[in-house]
Amino acid sequence: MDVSTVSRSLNGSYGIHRDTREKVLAIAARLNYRPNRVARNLVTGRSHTVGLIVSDIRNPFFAEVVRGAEDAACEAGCEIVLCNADLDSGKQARYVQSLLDKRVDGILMNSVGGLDRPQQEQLALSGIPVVLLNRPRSGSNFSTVTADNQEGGYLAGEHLAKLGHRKVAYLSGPRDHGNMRERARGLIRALTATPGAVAPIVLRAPHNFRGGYEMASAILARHPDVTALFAANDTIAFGAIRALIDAGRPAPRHMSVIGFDNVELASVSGPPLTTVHQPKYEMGRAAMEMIIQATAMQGPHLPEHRILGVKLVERESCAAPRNGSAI
Amino acid sequence: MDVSTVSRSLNGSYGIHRDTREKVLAIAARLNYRPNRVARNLVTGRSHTVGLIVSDIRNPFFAEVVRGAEDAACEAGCEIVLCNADLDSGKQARYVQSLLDKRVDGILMNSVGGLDRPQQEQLALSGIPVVLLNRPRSGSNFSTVTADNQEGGYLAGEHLAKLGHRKVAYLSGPRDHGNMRERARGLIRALTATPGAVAPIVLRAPHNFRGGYEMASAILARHPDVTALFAANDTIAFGAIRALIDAGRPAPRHMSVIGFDNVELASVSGPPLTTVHQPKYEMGRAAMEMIIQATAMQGPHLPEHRILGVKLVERESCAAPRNGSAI
DNA sequence: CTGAAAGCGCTAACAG
DNA sequence: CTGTTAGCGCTTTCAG
Repeated sequence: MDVSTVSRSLNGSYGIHRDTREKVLAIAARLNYRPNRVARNLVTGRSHTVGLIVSDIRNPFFAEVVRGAEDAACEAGCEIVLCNADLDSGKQARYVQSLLDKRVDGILMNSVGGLDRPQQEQLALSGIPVVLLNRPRSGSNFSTVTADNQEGGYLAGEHLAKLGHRKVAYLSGPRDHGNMRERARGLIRALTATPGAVAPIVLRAPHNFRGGYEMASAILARHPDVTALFAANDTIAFGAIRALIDAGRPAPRHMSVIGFDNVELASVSGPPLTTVHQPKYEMGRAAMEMIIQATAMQGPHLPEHRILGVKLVERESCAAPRNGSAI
Repeated sequence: MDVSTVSRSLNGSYGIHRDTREKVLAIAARLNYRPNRVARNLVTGRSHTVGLIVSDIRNPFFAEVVRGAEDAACEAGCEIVLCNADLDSGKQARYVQSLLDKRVDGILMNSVGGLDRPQQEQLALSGIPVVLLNRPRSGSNFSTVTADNQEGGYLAGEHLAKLGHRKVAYLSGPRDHGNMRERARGLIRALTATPGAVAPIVLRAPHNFRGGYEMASAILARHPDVTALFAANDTIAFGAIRALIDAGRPAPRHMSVIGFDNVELASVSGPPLTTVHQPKYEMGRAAMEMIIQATAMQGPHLPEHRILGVKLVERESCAAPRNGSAI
C-alpha cells in the first residue's frame, strides 16, 4: 500500500477501488491519522485560509463584518486569519506581507490606504483576490464591497432637515476615510436641498468613543448654534451622547444625535440611537464569497464591485430643535 | 551561491560571512524576494500561528479578549486564526481538528466543553499548548486564564444586599458554563451572608441580548417580588434593561440591574450600567503570552493557571428597592 | 564559511 | 486501479 494510494483514498479522487478506499479509511480512523495540511498546502499552492485585515475588531462594526466573513469561509472549508492594523500603515503593510508569505488564498481588507504604490502593485501582482471594504471604488483595480454610504449620509441629512435642523455638525473620523467622505457628501447633498440650511461644520478625530466625546464637547464649546450632530459611526455617536449628558445638555432635548451603522446596542443607549443601518454581516459574507469564488476559478479574475443598501432607523435621539431653526 | 547560503543569510544564522549576507540581502531586496512560509513551516514544524476559538466575536467580551491576544501574538511575530464556534460542539470539534491539521503552535479557546473525552485526549496528546478562557480549572490538565468570577459574583451580591435587596434573580447563560456557575456561587455566598435574603431565582437562556430580554420579561411576569436582576454578562443586562423599558418598569426605579464584564458601552446605556469589571484585554494578552512562552520551550510544559482580579463599577442601574425589602 | 545532499509530508503525473 | 518517481520551497546535517 503506497502513500499515493492513501492520498487518493483520503481525497476522494477518482480511480480507486471501493474496497481499497474503505480499507484505507478504516485504518486511518483506527490510527487516528490526519493528513498534514501544511505539506498539502505546499504542494497544491492553496492554503484554504484567507486573511482579514481590519482596523480594530473591538469596533462592533468590524466584529459583525468579520463574523459574516467567517461564516462564509467556514461553509467553504476555509479559515480566516485576523489582523488588527489600527490606522497604522506600517502595521498594515507588514500584515499584508506576512499574509502573502503565508500564501493565503485571498485578502479581505478594510482599506488599502496604508500601502504605498509599490506595495499596492505587489499585492495586485500576487494574483490572489483582494476585496476592499467600504471603500469607494478607486483607481486601484481591487474588488470592493461597500454600503451605500452617500445614500446613508443623505438619509441622515434629510431626516434632520425634516425635523427642522438647519445647522448641523458632522463628527467624522480621520481624513483619509473614503467612506466617511461619502457620508459627508450625502449629508451635504441633503442639506443644500433644504432652504435655509447652511453647510455642516465638520470635525475630525479618531473614530471611537473618546473621539466622539471630544468632538461633541468641542461643538458645545465653540458652536452653540449647532442643533444636531451626525456621527460618522455609532461609536462616535455614543461618545457624543455621553458628552452631552456630562455637559448637562442631553439628547434629544438639547441636541439631536444621529449615528451610522446600527450596531446592536444602538437600541439600548440612553436615549436609543437613531441611526443609518448598514448590512454589516452581509457585507462580510459577500466579500468572503467573492474571494472564495475568485479562488475557485483559475486565471486572473476581474475586479467586481458590490454596493449594499442602507436604511434609516428612527429611534429617540433626534427631535426638532428647541427654538425652530437655528440663529 | 547555494540556496542554503541564502537561507542562512535570511535567517540570520551564525557562520556566514558579513559580505555574503549583505550581498544576499541586497539581491533579495532587489528581486523583492520573500521566502515561502509554508515551506518553512513544513520543515521546522512551527507555524507561528495560533488558533483562537471563541463562541462569537460579536460578543464585545470576546472582541476585547481577541484583541489582547492578537496584540500579544503580533509582538511575538505570530498570527491568529479566528474561529466562531457558537455553542455548537460539532463545530468546535471540527475547528480543533482543523487547527491541529494546520499545525498551529497553540490553541486559545473559550471552553473545551464541546469535546468528548477522546477528543480532549487527542488535543492533550498533540503536544501543543492549550489555554482555556474563563473556565474553572477542571480535571483536564490544560492551562487556564480566568477572571475571579466567584469574587465578581460576590461583589455584585454584596452591592445589591447593601442597597437593601433581598430577593434577586440571576439571569444566566446555558447550563454548562462553568464561569457563570462561579458567578452564581459568589452571588449566593453574598446573599446567604445577609439576613433576610432568600436564595436567588436562576433563569437560563442564550447569553445574548434576546436571552436577557426574555429572562427579564419572565421575571416580571412570574416573580413580581424580585427587586434586582444580576445578569451573567452585560449583553444580557442590556436585553433586560430594554425589556424593563418596554414593560414600563425601567431600571433602576422599578428594578435594579447589575451586569458583568464592563463592556465599553456599559457607560452609555440608559441608564448607565452598574457592572463588575473583568480585565478582558489583559486576559487575552495573558493567555497568548502563556502560549507563546510554552511554545518557546521544548518538551512538555506544565499547565498553569492565572486568575485575574475584578472590581465593581457603580453607575446608575441600581438603586434601593421601592418599598424596602421585598414581600 | 559555503556547497552538497537529504528530507519535511504530501500530491500529481506517468507507467505498469 | 495501484505503485513509482518527481518535486513543492525550504532548513539542516555533513562534508569540504
